[in-house]
Amino acid sequence: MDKNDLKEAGLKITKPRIEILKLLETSEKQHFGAEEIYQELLVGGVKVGIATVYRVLTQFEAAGLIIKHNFEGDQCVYELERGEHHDHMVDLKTGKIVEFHDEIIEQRQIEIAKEHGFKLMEHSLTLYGEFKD
Amino acid sequence: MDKNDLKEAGLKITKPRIEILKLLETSEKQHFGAEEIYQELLVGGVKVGIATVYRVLTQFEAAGLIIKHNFEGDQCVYELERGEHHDHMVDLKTGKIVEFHDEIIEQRQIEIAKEHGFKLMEHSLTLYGEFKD
DNA sequence: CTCAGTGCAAACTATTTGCAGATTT
DNA sequence: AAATCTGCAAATAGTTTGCACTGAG
Repeated sequence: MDKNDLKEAGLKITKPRIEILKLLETSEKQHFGAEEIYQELLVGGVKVGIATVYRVLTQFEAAGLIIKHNFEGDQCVYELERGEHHDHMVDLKTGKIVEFHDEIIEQRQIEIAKEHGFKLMEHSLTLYGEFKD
Repeated sequence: MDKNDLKEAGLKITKPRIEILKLLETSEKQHFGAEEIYQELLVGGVKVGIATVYRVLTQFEAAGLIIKHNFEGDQCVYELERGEHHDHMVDLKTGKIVEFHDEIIEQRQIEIAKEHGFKLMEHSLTLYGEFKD
């Protein structure tokens, strides 16, 4: 339930926050850039400033509600945190993003970190290429 | 041999290019940001403009001489292309970067791409955490 | 001599911040 | 009413570009 997430994060329930969360939760699309979210809201008749979008996304990330990705290119992409960790395949031509998860890779990462005396906190694995659709 | 690399890339042999290539080849450090390279050159008495550094790095990347990384944070990092593919572990506190390579992970990536009908062109795997040194 | 390369400053893009007014609790 | 939040415009940071001049081949 949207509003609870906000409350738990210590954030007041405001229109921009509700709308952004709703967009992320209900859209078939899973990954959005800040500008993209801004445009979607405007098209949906919700008037917000781009600055607010950035601020809200930053707060959501801090609250653990969403995850921020730094794929190739210059802009960041956000997606709802659904609790299931996964990695990404990015189509360099179409921008299409598909998620995947592989236990073997996950385990190897943990082992590698251990071998190097490295305290693994997070990781990012992204495959770039093209879907043969 | 530096100058051959430049010639093969169709780039004229100029001071900025030679110096940047030399810095990347001879430093113990393997990863540099653009600004960092700029500073190193200035300190070394080589006067160049930051714009030239960016231009040269872009050309080097296009020529396959160097690789550009987009780790967390806002600036890109460059390293010499030594032909040996590897991934990275980044210390979130110190910024220290260590390279590693794991055949098991490499193979899994190829299999996963195949399963998804994805033509894998490149990939990026980075572990974030802290070294227990 | 010719064309690629360079430095400088201005332009850009994505993102952030200051501030006065608006909204939530 | 108090504190948080928002929109706007101005400010940043990293990177790119236009242009006249310099230097490599």
